[in-house]
Amino acid sequence: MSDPDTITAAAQGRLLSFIERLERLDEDRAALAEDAKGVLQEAKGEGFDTKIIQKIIHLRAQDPARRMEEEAILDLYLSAIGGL
Amino acid sequence: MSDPDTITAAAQGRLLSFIERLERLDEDRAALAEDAKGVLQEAKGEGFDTKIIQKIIHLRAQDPARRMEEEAILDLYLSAIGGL
Amino acid sequence: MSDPDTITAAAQGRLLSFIERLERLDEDRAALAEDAKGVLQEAKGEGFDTKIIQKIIHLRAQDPARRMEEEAILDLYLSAIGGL
Amino acid sequence: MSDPDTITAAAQGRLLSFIERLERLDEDRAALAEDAKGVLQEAKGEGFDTKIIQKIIHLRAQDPARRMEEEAILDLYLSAIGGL
DNA sequence: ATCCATACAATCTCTC
DNA sequence: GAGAGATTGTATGGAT
Repeated sequence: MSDPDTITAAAQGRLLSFIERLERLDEDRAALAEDAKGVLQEAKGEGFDTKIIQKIIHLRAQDPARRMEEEAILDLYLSAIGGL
Repeated sequence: MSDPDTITAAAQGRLLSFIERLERLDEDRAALAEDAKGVLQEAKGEGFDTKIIQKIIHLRAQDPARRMEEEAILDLYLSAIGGL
Repeated sequence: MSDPDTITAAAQGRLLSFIERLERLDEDRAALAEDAKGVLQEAKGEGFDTKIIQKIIHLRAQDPARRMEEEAILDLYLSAIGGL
Repeated sequence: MSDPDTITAAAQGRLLSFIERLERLDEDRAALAEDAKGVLQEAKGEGFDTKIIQKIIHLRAQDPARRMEEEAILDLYLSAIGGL
């Protein structure tokens, strides 16, 4: 594609290939999203607070060292302004 | 979990199970996102405009009937205000 | 606009009016966003961690009672799974 | 704040000042968002499709030259893969 | 290093 | 009242 105004026959096939590969990945992603939604529904059905569950997952995904450092700065700032 | 203030031993296991299932799904999702990024990079390396590719995928994902209807309304409104 | 396929002369004026009012509001919003960015830059220039500042603002915006309740549930869940 | 672990009395005042300025900007932003919502509601009440109105505003906000260029590439790609 | 753009998460509204 | 869809804010990665 040296010339942005034209597409060779070969490039046509490539383009379509890229699009279809991306679409397949999107389908897989949608399936995973469905699964996750199902798990959350199940948890909710057993009385759990899904918002909190997601927050825990988020916390666990963070780097512990970084998390503690940010906590420290937050506390420092909060004390500087006299609490929330 | 009839009492929101306490969690039975059984519920503890359920909670951890939900969290771990969700985390596994997140990992899979991240892997798919990586794959998609790789495909986009490859397409970009061959001179394609990735933004346009994603727009095409988005257009293809839409319901054709709905798409045409929205197009019609958009054209109607645009003509009403004398074009863009 | 009883018929979605046609727009009366009166409606044309209304439509353009709505669009222009919205655009003006968008301009104002953009200006405010610029201002906020400037304040953050200034804070950053004085050595503050802007991410934490924004977190504090977010915390202050929340309802205290609700915040504490969510904290309690979070702690309950965390203890149930043995900490982070 | 040469030392990230301490905050001087002067810095305390600066920090609070930054936070309050940001909070005021947020209030203004919220007010504008309310106004915009009201305009949209009014438009909807007169039978207009608010989603399309927002799309028009988005289109008008774009650089015309850039818009046409992207349109051209999109058409080129679409013809390359034989339409949508 | 800053700025932009994408992607993710959360909130909120509208519909059923 | 629950679920879906849309919008906004946030975070991360890429480009300049």
